[in-house]
Amino acid sequence: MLLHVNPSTGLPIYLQIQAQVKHAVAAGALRAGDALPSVRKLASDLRINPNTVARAYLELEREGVIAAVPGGGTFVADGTSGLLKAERVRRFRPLARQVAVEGRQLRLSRDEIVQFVDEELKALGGKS
Amino acid sequence: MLLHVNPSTGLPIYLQIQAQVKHAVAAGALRAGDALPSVRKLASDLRINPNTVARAYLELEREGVIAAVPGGGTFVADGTSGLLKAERVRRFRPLARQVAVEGRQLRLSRDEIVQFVDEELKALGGKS
DNA sequence: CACACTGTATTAATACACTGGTACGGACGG
DNA sequence: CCGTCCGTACCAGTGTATTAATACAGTGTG
Repeated sequence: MLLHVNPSTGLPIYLQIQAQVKHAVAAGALRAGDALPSVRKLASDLRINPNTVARAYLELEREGVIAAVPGGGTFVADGTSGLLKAERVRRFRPLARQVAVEGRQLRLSRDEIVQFVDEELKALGGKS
Repeated sequence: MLLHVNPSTGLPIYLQIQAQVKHAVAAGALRAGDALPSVRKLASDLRINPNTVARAYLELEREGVIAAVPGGGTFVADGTSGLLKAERVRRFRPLARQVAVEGRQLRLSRDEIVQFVDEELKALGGKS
């Protein structure tokens, strides 16, 4: 569980943490039940305030990616519970549309766009 | 050129305008050389400040989507000039990665994710 | 030149995002 | 129990995003 943060990137720190945790989970580097570094530990490692880490964890919990137990620790959630597939698809569509529009704006062909997305999917770990 | 804006959506107005123009261009509803509504006209139609429209146009111009001529008007740019393909691909990758990660987080299969993106691309107008 | 239109620059009011300091309540091993 | 770890809540400060009011500058027409 190696995280790094760049405060001068413009992107808020808590979003950087969020993105990296999400990526690690999606890639299988973190699996259901795995413990995340504690709020204080990670904050100390990154030289930032515990609240900033807590905020990142809070939003990840809202999205169902992780589960925090007060006094216990924070763990990767198992995706079993949660939303109906229809709802998940509904949440995904705007993002899919954005990729389509941006890709076309960059004058990429339909095939290229699809291919790039598929490459990133493969990079996450091919199956499922 | 029909635009609508919802001030209470949380998403900044200038971003809503940006997204809709981008979508219209990507979908071919607006073509290279077409005139956009003037800053004041659109602002008046939407009951917002001209500066807000100007800001949306400004960023669209930075991205090369449109071209503004002071005193003249604002027009859809022809994508001919501009960035090298390598650069365009470089800009696209982070977005492709984000779709991949989010899609997986929503427990969609690789095929489903690719398919949803392709559907949005088709909805924009199939060729190229 | 006057005029009516264009986009642009400057400045300001306001709200909210972001981060941090600090204190609180629960879990767990001595 | 007590100390130490956990996540959490509250509050303040700083900066920046968002929108707007206003004035400026270029273009084209009669």
